[in-house]
Amino acid sequence: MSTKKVTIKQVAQEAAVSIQTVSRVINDRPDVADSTRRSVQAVIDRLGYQPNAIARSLIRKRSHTLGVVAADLALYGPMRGLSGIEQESTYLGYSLILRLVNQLDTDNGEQALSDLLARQVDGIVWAIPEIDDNRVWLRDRIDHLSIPIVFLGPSPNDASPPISASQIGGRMAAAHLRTQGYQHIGLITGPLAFLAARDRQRGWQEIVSDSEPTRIFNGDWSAASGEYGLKQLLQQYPQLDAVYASNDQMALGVLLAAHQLGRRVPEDLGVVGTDNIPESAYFWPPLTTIQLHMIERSRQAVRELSGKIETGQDNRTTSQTGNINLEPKLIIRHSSVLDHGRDQ
Amino acid sequence: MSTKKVTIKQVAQEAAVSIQTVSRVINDRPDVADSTRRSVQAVIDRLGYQPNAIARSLIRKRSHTLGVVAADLALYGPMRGLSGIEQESTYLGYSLILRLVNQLDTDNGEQALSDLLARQVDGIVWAIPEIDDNRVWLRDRIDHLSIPIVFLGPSPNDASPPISASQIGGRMAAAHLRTQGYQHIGLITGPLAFLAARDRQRGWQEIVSDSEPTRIFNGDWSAASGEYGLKQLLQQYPQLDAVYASNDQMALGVLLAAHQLGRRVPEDLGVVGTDNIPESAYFWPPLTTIQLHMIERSRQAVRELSGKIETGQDNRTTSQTGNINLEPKLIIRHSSVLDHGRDQ
DNA sequence: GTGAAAGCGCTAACAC
DNA sequence: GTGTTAGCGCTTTCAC
Repeated sequence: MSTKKVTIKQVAQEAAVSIQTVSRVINDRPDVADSTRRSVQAVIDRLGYQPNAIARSLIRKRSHTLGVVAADLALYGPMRGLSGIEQESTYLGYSLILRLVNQLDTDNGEQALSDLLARQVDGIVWAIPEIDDNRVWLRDRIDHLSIPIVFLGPSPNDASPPISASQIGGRMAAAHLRTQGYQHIGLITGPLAFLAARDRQRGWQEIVSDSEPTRIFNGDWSAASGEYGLKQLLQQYPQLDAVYASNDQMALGVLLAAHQLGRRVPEDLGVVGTDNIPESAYFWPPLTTIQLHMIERSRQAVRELSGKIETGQDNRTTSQTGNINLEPKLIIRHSSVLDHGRDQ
Repeated sequence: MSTKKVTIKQVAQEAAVSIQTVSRVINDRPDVADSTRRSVQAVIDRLGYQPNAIARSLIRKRSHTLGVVAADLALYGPMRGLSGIEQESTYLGYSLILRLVNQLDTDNGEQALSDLLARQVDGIVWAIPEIDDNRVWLRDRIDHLSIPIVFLGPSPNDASPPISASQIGGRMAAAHLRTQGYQHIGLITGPLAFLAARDRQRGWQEIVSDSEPTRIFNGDWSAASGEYGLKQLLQQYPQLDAVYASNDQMALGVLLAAHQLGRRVPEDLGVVGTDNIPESAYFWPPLTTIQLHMIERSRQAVRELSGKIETGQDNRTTSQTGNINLEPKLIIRHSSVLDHGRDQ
């Protein structure tokens, strides 16, 4: 190694003061003579000394580090979530230890949680989409955790979670299609193991009456499943004239399938997606979609976590923060507008 | 807090052995009597004790943590890169401290680097795209760094970098369009501050002779700039019959603009993108593109870093690892194939 | 204002 | 096999 690491001891020696005085200087304590401070600072600069954060956290019992457990970033939602988490964390002065869980079905993140705890993070952001019952074990551990943890999405120890943004979004999408005059609205879901997928379906169902045939295809978030899904749906229900897809990728697949089958969008088929990925405005035709404010949502979660850390708050007090102004937003583009004279 | 943190001391007390013995048990040392081991382990389990990784790294001088400095994840390349970095790091037993730099123009990452060093990471992955001269200062610091650092992309202290994958990719794209019979091939670049954008242009230029008019539009990676870019190019060069875009998003914008202008793809306009984002196979028409193997590339970088850490290698020895089998790959889809009877 | 002593949680080196 | 003594780099008492 080129340069060995400089310690406070060496600085003290070099500056001919005690370790303590150096400590005071690097911590900006008032009780140091100006002349001393200057000469010590000079040595620090010359040696390129940097306090060892590890040693500090050991004694201060604060690492100023947040743990993040997230899902594979291939999905747009999780990725945006991570981006927001990082922004807010850095803003609040926290570092981030990142742990991805790629096999959501087999790995419930228990290992990740342990690792983060061992590394003495001050708090944890749990950003794994709730799938199946992969959070059940968490409920038990949470109460015994010595550090706060927040969840993107509903908290597992939340008895009656509020209506989710996903559900509202699904409702908005279906309602919009109805308003546009579409009669037979199909649904392409994400994997139903995902709570978000179930909630979007639930919202959709609020609009589509139960007496209608259930024109549902279970996709897997991929464009491929959207393409296949539309073909399946049309085969079963040829009169289908609109589709709500649980994410924009699947909606893209729907658009492709429609082209292939010669169905015009939006004239023969209305399409609405979810997420408002940047590309969706450039699909052909441009895609109507539901914006869920993932970034702001995750920033809020970090703020909440930071608050809990600072107040030494318990995990059992469910602080239902804000979220009020984060209503999903319907972004109307070409793919769902029958009457081009006016927007609804 | 619900549960206070359990320390090795408490375990020792509870198990009526010395701290040392507990240490031996948790480190799986052989020199412990089986009966002792069992009883200590029992206490550990009962108390839910977990060794403090912070204290460990302080004494072992290894944090088993890697620092990652990455750009905003909105771009596909960087995001894939991060994914690969995380995969390999976890596989090799490293945690990741993530630091995003969002203002590439104003923030060169110096702050990020300092933070990571203070936190005693064992090594650093520098995953910020090289833009302008934002790495110049790095060159000076690297030699004085006490830990190894690897770069995604060419190393800044690399005098004559090998031909980049981006350059090869640009060449492949243009060559493919030529082979398909397109005569007037335009280019939509990324911001030229990005080395990757410059390299892709360089590759393209290798095929497009210098005597041709330079049909180039400088985009910003966004689909919007692709749309605008095509319109600009067509206005200037109406005879344009093909475009190579530096990423798939811009290619998507090109496709949209082509639709709007009534130019058929691929009959009137051949289009090739870069990155092979999953959606590109579902564009209309499906997009021919260049696959750059970002994930594998970044995994390789982490492996290299890990090697340097383990051997205590210097930053000045440039170990040009592998990369040999990571040739970019041309993925031929509909958007660039004039003769549908056969693939080139 | 400044320094000496103690200790954060743990491991490395010795003793016994 | 097990315990004792140091000490990682730093901050926190508490003297002087």
